[in-house]
Amino acid sequence: MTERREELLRAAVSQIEERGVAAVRIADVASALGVSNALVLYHFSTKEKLVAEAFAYAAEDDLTHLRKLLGRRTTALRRLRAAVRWYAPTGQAKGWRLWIEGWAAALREPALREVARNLDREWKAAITEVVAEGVAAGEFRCPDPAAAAQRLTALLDGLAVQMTVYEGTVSRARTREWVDEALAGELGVERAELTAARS
Amino acid sequence: MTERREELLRAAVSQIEERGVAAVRIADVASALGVSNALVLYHFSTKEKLVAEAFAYAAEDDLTHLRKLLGRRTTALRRLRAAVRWYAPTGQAKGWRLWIEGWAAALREPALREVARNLDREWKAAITEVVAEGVAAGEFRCPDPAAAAQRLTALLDGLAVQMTVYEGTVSRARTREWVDEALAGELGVERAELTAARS
DNA sequence: CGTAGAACTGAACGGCCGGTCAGTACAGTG
DNA sequence: CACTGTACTGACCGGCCGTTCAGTTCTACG
Repeated sequence: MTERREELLRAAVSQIEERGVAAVRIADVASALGVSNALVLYHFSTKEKLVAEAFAYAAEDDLTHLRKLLGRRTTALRRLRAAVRWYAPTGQAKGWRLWIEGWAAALREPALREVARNLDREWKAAITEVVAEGVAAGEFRCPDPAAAAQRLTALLDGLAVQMTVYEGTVSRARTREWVDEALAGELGVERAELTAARS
Repeated sequence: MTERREELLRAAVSQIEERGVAAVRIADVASALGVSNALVLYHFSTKEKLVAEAFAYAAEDDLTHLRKLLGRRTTALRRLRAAVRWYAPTGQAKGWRLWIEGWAAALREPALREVARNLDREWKAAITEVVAEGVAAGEFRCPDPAAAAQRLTALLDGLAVQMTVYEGTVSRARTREWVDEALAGELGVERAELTAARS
């Protein structure tokens, strides 16, 4: 991946976040970098491809971040807590807007669907693995790590929608409580053990 | 609401489902009914308004259906099970596509955000009420009906995304199990009580 | 120096689509 | 019958935006 391409993809992602998938124009991406429209089409032959690659780029970013969190050298419990709290829409909702729009776009464009599906699969696989590690290490128990990962993901996605779309309906603190409770529930530990765990 | 308007709104909803919010053209709605483009603009002065009203119309439909389910004369447990199973993305995902697109569109258009927010609020209020009824009747217990409704809704929304966008990743049967478990968990009953309950 | 190819641009093209407008048909009213 | 308001249409316009293309600049290489 050349320097220019990455620069263009970053600009595309930020423009999509700002204006929405439906509304981004090639001119927005171009002028954000002070280059000509034609240059964008020179690197990505069509707008569709630009958008698809931008989402893939953002997904790669998210996965890298997740793997960094899950790769730390601590207990599985702490790593899971860190991951889930990062993914939880407790922080800034910036990233979530992108994925909510991504879901909608994925309903129509197969290329985007593949990107979203892949991100989802990788995310769940990573979580599942760490849960399994924790179980193997005797930290907690979980009869079906993969199922637990799916349920947690679903809850987090749903909470993200509520926090992002219906902004202000649920408090961040409340959301965090629920996420912690759900994680504790899935792992069969007390919530106190979670909140006490220092990262 | 006149006859023509409703007809146009129904056509708009089905065209949005078919082509997506971003891609619907006024011409699609018009030709679906065999009328002129100009007629659509005659009734709804602008495309934006047409789309917003179409979503509001669909939301009203969903709420009417929900209230019918929750208004039946049975135990609260049975009514809740019926509502949650209907809302769950177990059936045809047709309606869900609309709301996933609605969330994305709501991120940009305030009018749509209001529609989505309203649907969400009404849905949760209705569920909360029936949970409270069940508690009052001693059918089950639930320390915080409103919170339970929010958690359930979040899980359902999240599962809907997975079922709809990543079609085929999770089986319908599995989803139903999880939804039943979550409901049972919130109400402090055994899942067997739920599945046994004949509607 | 000469040439090739990559990176990049300005200008223009062309299709699409929301919106406008000047009308027509028709029903109701007095 | 004349008049008015409503529902509706066909034709057209104008802007927007993705895409194309014929160049220009710059770098690398022999």
